[in-house]
Amino acid sequence: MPRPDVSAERKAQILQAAQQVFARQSFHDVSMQTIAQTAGLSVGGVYWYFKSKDEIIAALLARNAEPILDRLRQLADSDAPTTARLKTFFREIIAAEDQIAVLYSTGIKLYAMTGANPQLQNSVRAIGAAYRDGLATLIRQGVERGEFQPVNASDAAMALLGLYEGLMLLWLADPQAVQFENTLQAGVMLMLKGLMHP
Amino acid sequence: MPRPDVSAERKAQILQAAQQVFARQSFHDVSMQTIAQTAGLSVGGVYWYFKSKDEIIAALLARNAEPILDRLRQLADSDAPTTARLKTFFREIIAAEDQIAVLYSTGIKLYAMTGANPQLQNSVRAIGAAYRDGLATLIRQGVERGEFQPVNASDAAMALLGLYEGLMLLWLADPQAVQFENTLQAGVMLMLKGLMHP
Amino acid sequence: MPRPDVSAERKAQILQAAQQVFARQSFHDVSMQTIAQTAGLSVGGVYWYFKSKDEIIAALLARNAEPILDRLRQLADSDAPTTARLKTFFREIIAAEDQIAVLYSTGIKLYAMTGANPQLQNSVRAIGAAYRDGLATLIRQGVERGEFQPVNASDAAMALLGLYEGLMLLWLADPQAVQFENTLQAGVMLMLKGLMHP
Amino acid sequence: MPRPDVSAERKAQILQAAQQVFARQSFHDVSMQTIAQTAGLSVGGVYWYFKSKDEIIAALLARNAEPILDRLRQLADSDAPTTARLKTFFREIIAAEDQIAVLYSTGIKLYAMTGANPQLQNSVRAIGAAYRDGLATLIRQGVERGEFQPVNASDAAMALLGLYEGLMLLWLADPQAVQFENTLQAGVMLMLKGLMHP
DNA sequence: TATGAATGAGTTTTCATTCAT
DNA sequence: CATGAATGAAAACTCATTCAT
Repeated sequence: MPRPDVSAERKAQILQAAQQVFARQSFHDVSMQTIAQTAGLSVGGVYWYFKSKDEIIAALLARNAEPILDRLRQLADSDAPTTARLKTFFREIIAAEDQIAVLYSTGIKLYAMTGANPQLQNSVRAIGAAYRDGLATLIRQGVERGEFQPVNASDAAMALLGLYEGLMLLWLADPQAVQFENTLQAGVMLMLKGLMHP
Repeated sequence: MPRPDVSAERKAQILQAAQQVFARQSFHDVSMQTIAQTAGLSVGGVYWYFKSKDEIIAALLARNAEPILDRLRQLADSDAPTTARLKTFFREIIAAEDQIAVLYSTGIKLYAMTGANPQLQNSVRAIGAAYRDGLATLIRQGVERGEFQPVNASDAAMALLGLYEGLMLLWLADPQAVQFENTLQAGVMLMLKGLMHP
Repeated sequence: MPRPDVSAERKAQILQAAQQVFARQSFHDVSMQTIAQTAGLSVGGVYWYFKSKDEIIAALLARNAEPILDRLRQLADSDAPTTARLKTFFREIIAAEDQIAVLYSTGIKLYAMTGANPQLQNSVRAIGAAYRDGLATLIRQGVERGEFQPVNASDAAMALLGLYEGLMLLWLADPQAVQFENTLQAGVMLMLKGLMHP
Repeated sequence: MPRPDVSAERKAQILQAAQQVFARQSFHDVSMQTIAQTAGLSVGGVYWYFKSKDEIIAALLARNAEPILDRLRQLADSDAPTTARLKTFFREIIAAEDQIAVLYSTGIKLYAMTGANPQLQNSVRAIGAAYRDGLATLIRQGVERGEFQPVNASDAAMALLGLYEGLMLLWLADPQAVQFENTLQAGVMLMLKGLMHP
């Protein structure tokens, strides 16, 4: 009689723990020891499910990007005005700030630290490209539907993405100085105004 | 007869070396050994001028911010149209991309890694605030001079700063996917359009 | 109804697998994991049949020595000239080189690694003694039958054994530099000439 | 004022310690910790002089081979009868048994364990080749001077070397069962008899 | 019988930092 | 001022072994 497969559960448990500790410390400052303890496992136990620290990080990255990419795909199928859809998207991100902040804390650290591991670099790049493409699709629709000026959708998408990432970065660096919601909303509004026909 | 003070020279020499190596590797992957060798000194020699690795990092950060902040202050004293001044500012940054990229490669890694060291955190925050204030001053002037809509200057400045930082981040993560110049210019143009009276 | 006893079969299966992997890697570099997988079992399964890694090694050692010792005993019962018998013995070993090489690859590593485990040490010693005694019996017969000079049979046997082990060692260390067949044959011939009456 | 260079001294000190502990335990059973403590240094101190455990082993190997190779070269320049020279060589080795045993304990383990590290493998092979060439030179001289039968010098040298290595191996595996001096002498005598004209 | 998840001690190696000279 | 030897505390990762199922 096969025991129930604990593998998925354990992996989730470990990623959950990793998320939690990576949120507060830099990658090099988090030891496998810590991750294991936080997950309620032994070091060897963690290695049973992930072959290396980097593999944990990569899994984390993928896990965090998933729901956001899903939402972008959903919005691409909507007929609502593009400005509204983009506003919605960023409003939702802002609303989920509490949940997302932690994710992005890790995510952004990753963007900035990919240097050494090429495999990780590829993951990061793939996810970055997916974000950009998702946004670009919306903007392209906006242009096609006559809502936006005929801009380069890819550049505009990258700019929006950059704005978001940059503000998240600044906010993480100094949470008290940056009011994430207001500023992101303000920045997105500026860009959308710039995109629309005068 | 006192020997000429080599202190300043040595410090610069060390920071120069640190810059060079930090540009290509994460902070934890760069050893004091490496910095010392690159600077043409011994490990102990480096410690004569900087009490710790973190102190080197902080000094680096300050050094890199200086010329940019100077330029912002200069521009604040100009009577030229604000749109032009901001365009100039970012055009200059883009033009100096080659020189600045390395600086920012380090700078951004710092933003993302401040976690543990409070002193370092303060440096990073102070510099971030200075950038924002510099940009906010220009925007406020733009509003006062009637060039811009009556936006919250601080938010807009932060958005511009975020755009810049975020694009730099994305570009560092994937230089081939991001055309820094085009995208930054496009993003800044969008925001400026959004700022101006229709 | 008792299931057929798979024990012997499983043990053979495990030893076979161990042989295979030990042939190419040092003992410390082979994990029980690897042995188990090669044998098509789980780790726990291997432990069902062998109490420890060392026990596997000891069993391997014994298994490899058996056929050679058998052949020596057979030859001791033969009336053929001793020179011929010894030549035959080594010729057979050389002929079976392909099959034996792997066995001895493991065997010799064992000789060199007995250090820590006394039980293992005893196995190794017992087998070494059996080889030497087998050869000594032949040589003693040669002396008694007047074929050889009145040498110390035990010393001569040990020398022959040493020659064999040493060449195997050298050959394993550098297969391209050592022509095992030629050299062993040449060496044995030299010794036999030295043994015989002028 | 430069301090006296302790580097050579320290390296010798470390190799000395390594020798001592490798003599009694297999390579994997000796930790850098142990080597360091035996040498009276910290772990980091050992790493200051040797980049890895393998590097220590390689250095050890070279150091141990040196004097023996020197002696072989010396003997090649002598006009004494070759039988005498070879007897002398092995007699000296036997006489220095106490000093050499430890060296060879390490040496032989190396022969048997080269598997993983190619660099180490090359060292081992080079030294093996040097031994064989040294002996072959002597034997070739013996043939040329008419003392020996026209044998293949390289094969005979390898056989002598194999005899020596093999006996050392057997002796290390079971010091009580093998009388190294007697047996090596007996074996060498047999081979020399076989080499000489009847 | 057999599985494979889990353990945790142990290994090599790195590195910021100190300090005698 | 400057050197570079030395320290020692970590870190990532491995692996023989156990045991509930």
